[in-house]
Amino acid sequence: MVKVPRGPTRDVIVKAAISLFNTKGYDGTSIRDIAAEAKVNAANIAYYFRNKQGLLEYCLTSFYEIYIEELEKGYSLLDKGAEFCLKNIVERLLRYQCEHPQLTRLILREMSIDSQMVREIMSTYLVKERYYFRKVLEKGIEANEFRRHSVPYSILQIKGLLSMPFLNTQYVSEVLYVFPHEKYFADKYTSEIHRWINAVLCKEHNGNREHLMLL
Amino acid sequence: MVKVPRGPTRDVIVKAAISLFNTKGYDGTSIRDIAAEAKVNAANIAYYFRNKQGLLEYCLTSFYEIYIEELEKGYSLLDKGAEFCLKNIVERLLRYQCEHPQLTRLILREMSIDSQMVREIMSTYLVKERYYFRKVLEKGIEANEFRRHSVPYSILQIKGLLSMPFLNTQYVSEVLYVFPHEKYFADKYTSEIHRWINAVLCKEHNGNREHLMLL
DNA sequence: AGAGGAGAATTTGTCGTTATTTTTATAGAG
DNA sequence: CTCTATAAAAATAACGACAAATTCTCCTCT
Repeated sequence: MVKVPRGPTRDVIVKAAISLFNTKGYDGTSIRDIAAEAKVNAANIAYYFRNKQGLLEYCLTSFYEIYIEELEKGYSLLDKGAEFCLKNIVERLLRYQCEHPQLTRLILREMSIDSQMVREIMSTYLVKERYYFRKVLEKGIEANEFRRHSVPYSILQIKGLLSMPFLNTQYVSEVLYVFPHEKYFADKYTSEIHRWINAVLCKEHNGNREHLMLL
Repeated sequence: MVKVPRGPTRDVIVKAAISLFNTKGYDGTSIRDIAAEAKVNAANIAYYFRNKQGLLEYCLTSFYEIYIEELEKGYSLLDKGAEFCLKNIVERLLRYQCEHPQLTRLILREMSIDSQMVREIMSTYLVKERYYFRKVLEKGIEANEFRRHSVPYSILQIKGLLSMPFLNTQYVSEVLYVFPHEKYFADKYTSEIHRWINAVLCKEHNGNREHLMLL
C-alpha cells in the first residue's frame, strides 16, 4: 500500500494521470505529459508518489479499495438469496465502474500485461473478487436457486459482462447511441445483466421469458 | 496493407514481436527487445518493416485478414437459418482465436488505447465484423427465430463472450483448470456460447432448458 | 529564521531511426 | 567449373530526441 502526502496538488496529478494513462496507456505516458496536463512541475510528481510506478499504484489501489467495499456490501445480502445478492452486486459494481470509466478501462488493459507490478498490486483484490463471486454462485446452486453450472465459467462470463462496455469504445458507442443518456447507461446495462442472470443461471423463473427488447 | 520483404528472419521477428507485444504491450516493448528475443540485429527490423509501427501493422493485418475470412465463411450459411449461422460463426472465430491467443489479447488491449494508429489499422475490419453480426441478428429476428432484442447490445455481448477468455489470464486459468486440455477449450467454450445463444437470443427451443453443467 | 513545498537544471540512460559497412546469396561470362 | 558482378540480407555504429530520476535553488509561510 502506498503512503502518499495529502494536498490539492496531489488530486490534480491523479486526475491528470488517470486521464492520460487511459488514453495513451501507462507506458505511452511520460511524467512530463502528466505534469503538463496537471499544470504542475514534473518533480512534484516524484515528491508525491516517489516515482511513476507509485503514481500508478495509488490510482489502482484507491479505486479497488472502494470496489471491493461495494462488492462486500452486496455480498452481505447473501442470506436474502443468491439471485438477489448477485443482482445487487452486479448493480453496485456496474454503477461504481460507470462512475470511473477511465480507471476501469485502464485496469482492464494494464491487467492484461504481464508486468509483475500491476499483477502484484491487483492480485489481492482479484482473489477477493473471485472468492465472493464463487461463494454466491455455489450458494445459489446449493439452495436450488441456480441451475447446476460451471462456476468458474460463470464467473468469467459475469466479469466479462461487467467489463465489456468499458473495453471497446467502438462497440459501446453503438450501445450509447441506443441509450443516449450516459447517466442512465448503468441502470439499463444492469437490467440487461439481470436478464442474463435470469436466462442463464436461474431455474424456471416468472418473467424469465419476457421480451428482451429495451427500445 | 504493408508490403514486406520475405525471408526466414522476417517470421522470426514477427513471432518474437507478437510474444513481446503480448506480454509487455506495444509501448512497453522496444525494438531492441524484439531484436534480442529474435536473436537478430535491431536494424533488420527497420529493414523488414520500415519501422516499429510497420511491424505492428503487419502483425495485426495478417491476423485479421484470416479472421474476417472465417467470419465470411460462417456468414455465407445465413440461408440455413440465423441460429445455425451465428453458431457457426462463433465456432469459427473462437477456434481461430484459440489458435492465436497472444494476438487476440494484444489486439483487445491495444484497441482500448486511444492511439489513432491501431484504430486506423483495425477500423475497416471492425466495421465488417459488426456488419455481419448485425445482419445475422436482424435476419434472426425477422425470421422469428430470435426474440426481439437490442441488436447493438447483443453484438456487444457476443463480442464480449468471444473476447473474455483471452483478456484476463487470471480468470481463464481457473477455467483451464476445469478444462485442463487447452486444445479442447475452444470446443467447450463454443458450446457454452451456444447455450448462451439458446437461452438469451432464441425463442422457445427444444433442449433449451437442459442443464448447463459441463463437468 | 527555518521547514517544507515548488520549479529549474543536470545527469544518465534508452529509445527509434538512419547511414554505412560487411557478409551472404545469386547469376552470368569466360 | 571458376571467377566475378550485382543484389539482397544482416551487422555495426552513431545520431538526435526524450525519458526518468536526481540534485540544487528559490520561494512562502508560520
